[in-house]
Amino acid sequence: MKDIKHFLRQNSLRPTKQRVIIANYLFDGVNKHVTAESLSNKLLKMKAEISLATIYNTLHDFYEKGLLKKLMINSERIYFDTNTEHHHHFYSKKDQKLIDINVDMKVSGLPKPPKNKKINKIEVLVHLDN
Amino acid sequence: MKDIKHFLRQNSLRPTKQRVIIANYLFDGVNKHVTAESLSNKLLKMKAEISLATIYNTLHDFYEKGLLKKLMINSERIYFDTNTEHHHHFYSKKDQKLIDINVDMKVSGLPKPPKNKKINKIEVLVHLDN
DNA sequence: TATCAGTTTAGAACGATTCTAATGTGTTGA
DNA sequence: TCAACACATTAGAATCGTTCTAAACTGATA
Repeated sequence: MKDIKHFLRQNSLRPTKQRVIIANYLFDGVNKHVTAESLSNKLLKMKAEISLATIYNTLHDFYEKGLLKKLMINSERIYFDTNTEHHHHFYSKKDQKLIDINVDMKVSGLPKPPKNKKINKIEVLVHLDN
Repeated sequence: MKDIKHFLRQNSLRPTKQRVIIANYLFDGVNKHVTAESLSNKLLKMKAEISLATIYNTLHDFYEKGLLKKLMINSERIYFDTNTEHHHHFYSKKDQKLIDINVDMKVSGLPKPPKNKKINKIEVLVHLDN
């Protein structure tokens, strides 16, 4: 992710100071799972004070452009994933932590979807014990 | 589910008027997915006015006793499932509707869990298109 | 049937998220 | 280059699902 400004423009996003900082962090080549809160904390540590409203706006803007995936893991907060490829997750409830599963998995024995419905995607969540 | 009072007592739950009404509805033999709100609406239609706080309390009490399962489907609300067996779901975002998958499915190609972690259970969520 | 622990309730509080409306800033084109 | 404007950012208010509080109520028990 070399030229972040160019990258944002390519995605019809005006490269504002805040978006550049956030994009630089999110798309540094290491996949991440963030919440608005965790991102805000990380940015504060990086001495970048960006309002929560902007963080929410930016995460949603990036999501709208397909740069982030939304994860529905628990009902307490929204997780965003910088890995937008189809993949699965380990989830440790105790640690409140998600780990990508990047290998191909197959689900067999799937029943037919209900009438007039098509399968969009299959999500596997592997719950960890400890 | 014949004698609800007895059933509640068996689960160390005092059979109050409200719990009896809610249990009668939830455990009528037809598996259901409810949220606090949907349950409240349903009860109002049945002319049973039970406060939201009690509905939340009761769902959690039933959950604590293992009579309900919590589902992590989306981050907007908590779904409770009267089917406490291990099973999977179809989910239609458009209809905000869940459908049980009661057949056995196999997931192959699963990687090893991270160090010191054990797999607890595998949950498959099949997203529907329309 | 009096007692009391457990339950219900209205309404306040909470926490994550969204909205509002005032201020600020990239971009454009003259 | 810079004026003008559409788009962004912001603090703080509002919202929404859920939980808490504390007062009133009610099953169970002795």
